[in-house]
Amino acid sequence: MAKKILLLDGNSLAYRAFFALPLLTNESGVHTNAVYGFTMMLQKILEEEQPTHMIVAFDAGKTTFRHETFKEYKGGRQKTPPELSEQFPYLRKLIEAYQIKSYELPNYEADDIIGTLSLEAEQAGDEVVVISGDKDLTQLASPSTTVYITRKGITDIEKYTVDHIREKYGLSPEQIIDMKGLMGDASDNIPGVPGVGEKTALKLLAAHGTVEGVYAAIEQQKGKMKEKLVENEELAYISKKLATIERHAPIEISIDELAYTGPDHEELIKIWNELAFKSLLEKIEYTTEETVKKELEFHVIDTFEASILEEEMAVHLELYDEQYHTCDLLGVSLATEGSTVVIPMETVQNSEEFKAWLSDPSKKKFMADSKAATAAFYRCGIELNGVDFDLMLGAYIVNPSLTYTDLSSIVQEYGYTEVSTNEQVYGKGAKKAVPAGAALHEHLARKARAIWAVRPEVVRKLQENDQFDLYDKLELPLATILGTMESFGVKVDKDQLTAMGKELSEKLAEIEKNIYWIAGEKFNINSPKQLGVVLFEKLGLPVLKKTKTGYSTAADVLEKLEGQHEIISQILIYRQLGKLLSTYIEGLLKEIHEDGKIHTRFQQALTTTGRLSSTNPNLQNIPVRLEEGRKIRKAFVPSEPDWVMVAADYSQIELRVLAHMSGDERLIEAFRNDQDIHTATAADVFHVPLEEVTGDMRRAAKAVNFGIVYGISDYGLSQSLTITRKAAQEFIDRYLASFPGVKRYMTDIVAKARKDGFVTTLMNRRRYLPDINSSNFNLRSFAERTAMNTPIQGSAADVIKKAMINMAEALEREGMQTRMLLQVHDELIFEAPPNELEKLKTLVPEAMESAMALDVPLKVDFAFGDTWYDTK
DNA sequence: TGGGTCACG
DNA sequence: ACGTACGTGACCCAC
Repeated sequence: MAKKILLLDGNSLAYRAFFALPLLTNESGVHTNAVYGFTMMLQKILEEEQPTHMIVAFDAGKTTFRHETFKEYKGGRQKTPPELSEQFPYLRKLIEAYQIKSYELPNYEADDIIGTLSLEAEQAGDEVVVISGDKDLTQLASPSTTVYITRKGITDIEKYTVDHIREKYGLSPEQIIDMKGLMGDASDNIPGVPGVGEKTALKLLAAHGTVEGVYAAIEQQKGKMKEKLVENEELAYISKKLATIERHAPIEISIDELAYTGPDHEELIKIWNELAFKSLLEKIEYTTEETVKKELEFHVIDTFEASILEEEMAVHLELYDEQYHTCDLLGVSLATEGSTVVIPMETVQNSEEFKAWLSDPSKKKFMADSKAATAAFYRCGIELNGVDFDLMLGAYIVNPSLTYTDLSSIVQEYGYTEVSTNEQVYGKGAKKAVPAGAALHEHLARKARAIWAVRPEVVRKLQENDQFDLYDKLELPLATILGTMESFGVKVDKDQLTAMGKELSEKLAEIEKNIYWIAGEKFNINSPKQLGVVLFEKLGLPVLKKTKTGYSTAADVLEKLEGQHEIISQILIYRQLGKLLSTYIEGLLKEIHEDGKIHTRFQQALTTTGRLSSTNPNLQNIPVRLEEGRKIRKAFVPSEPDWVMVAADYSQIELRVLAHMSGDERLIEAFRNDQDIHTATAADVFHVPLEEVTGDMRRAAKAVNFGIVYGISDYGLSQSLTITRKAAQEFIDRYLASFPGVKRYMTDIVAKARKDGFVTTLMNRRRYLPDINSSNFNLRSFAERTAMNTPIQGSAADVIKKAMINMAEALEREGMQTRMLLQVHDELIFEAPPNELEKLKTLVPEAMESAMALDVPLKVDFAFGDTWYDTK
């Protein structure tokens, strides 16, 4: 079979990629643009050329035999930027993962290695493609050798064949060196003949063929040109020699050793993950089906036998949808060191022995999403206990910035590629379907096997980062608690919601009519585009703010226009009521299950800070600030007759966390004295006694406190207080002067982020901030604010998570019927029988306040009532 | 599918 | 000079 040999100029391509692409980084701050560009080019080339043999040649060291000829060769070159140097080790690793040979030779450049190999190939009659960013290499073109030179980008390539070179320069490939001899090459510091550029060189060569030819016929030149040529004859010959690629370098590698057999996919994915090449990884997700998976042996258990059960097993429950509260359960798979089994759902249901094993806390289960399994099993009357490992939570703690949806993508983070994505197995959209038995069983088997295989690496990483306790003592037990809370669900009074909806619809119709009448036309008020036209073109109101796509009609803009036209207040009311109706009445009604309850799903591996989030529906953003909206909470009721709703919320938890973490004396003192923190802040900032703090002063101080927590900026504060930036900056300066500990904390945390590349919370939750050293102002500023905010928000999340574990244990220990239902970042919602209320009044605040010992006390407000609305 | 808007902490 | 408060999810419109 004919060979097709690809010879790559590693240094030149890395340089090209580096300067062609913006400075990308992965989450630990390593620059990746050169490696990324190189990879993109490699992917393209491999696909298009289908080579049989490949090599990447590198320059070795700084000096070469050319320096003996001309010591200024490549002189005056800028030192390789450190951002590029640091990428070479990764480039080497990448090339290794592709299983491509690389080669370098002391005293020679990559060019010479390529030149030597291409000559060998030519003589053997093989086809050669040379790839470089350096046009010098075009001298190697021949009938069997094509030279690819990258243009502008890195994947855009110009192909230099013998014909192409003739068309472009009117030269043969061999004459390229003569051209360089005459015109030189600034980038390599090859001098050439001063005053001769490309045009003159080409003209001379067209007439005389070579440098030697030009000098043989030197008498044909005249005037200035002749003078320059004669004066610099030696320089021309030296230059030609420098530009000539050595084709007989003493290399110790031959073409036969360069056979290319394709990449080591596992290694490749590992390094792509390390470098965060997301788009490439996504692409491979769709092609992994083609990548050969190792065969996996497994058994399908139709008649259950207890002998398959062991003390420690990977357990996977396959769920047919994200919405595990309603979706089908497709079966269970188990894996241990030696064996893998798949148990169809029917067998699970019919085996009391297996159910007993699942609920036995002493049998250790290694799972991928134990919360989902807890809730889904609960629905079938199966209790899950003894969860000892949760892959998704472990991976989330290692890096919360990544997305954790599919088991396949999680294990891929750890270089494991033996499991398909759900999309590959089930398809998506209308085409989604459960495949026939064998394919389904294999998918399940592979998942259990993957959990077993990847667990040690995740545990190792958690221990290495000193995060094992956070994972094992906080997140893991919380998963079961959350699964139970979701499964309990919250009872919702459907009739109440429907009645509110009816009332709202009528009001809304009236306002709508009114708006049309004022505007003089019917239009879609919900369309910012149409509304913008009415307000700013038809009614001629001033445009205060624009969005990317047109006029901004956001509430803060409309509020500033309120005095100017009667339509504005109508629109604001319409928006407010419309939101209530569509999201909170109609939206919630759609989510009520057959049991009359809403079962939200708490996402435990989603936010970058460590908070939970709530979906389908979101029960963490039920209205409370405005009375009209707050009434929605009247529909959230206890699920048992005569029971009550209980709410307990932390007072100022984030500022207390800040006081603790910063050690600011003044802030700590204010909390120890149980002062109203905004009033105390105002007194300090405005230098007045507490009793002289006015409402406006307190309001300003409150905004500054918020700003501090968010990672303050003068602009942000000026927006929130509608004051000038200058005034906002003065406020901030006065605040920081009053609270020097806070100021020090902010400076230190940003410095720490710069140094380590990440910030941490009280329980060692970690968030990487790759942009913290970015040269882009916006990216860097954002990372700095995040560095200030994440430890505060994240530590508060740590605290309430710990409190939830305390609460669940306390309720269990005391044998109480009270159920924990919801968490809303700084508050916990329960339903309770009235006879437990007295006990709860002390138990709940105690459990929450003792969650973590800080340098300031934690304070909890406790309330109860017949509905959620009444817990105030 | 992305942008605008708005609900919460 | 840059153009932003931190963290979420759901709905609607327009493409």
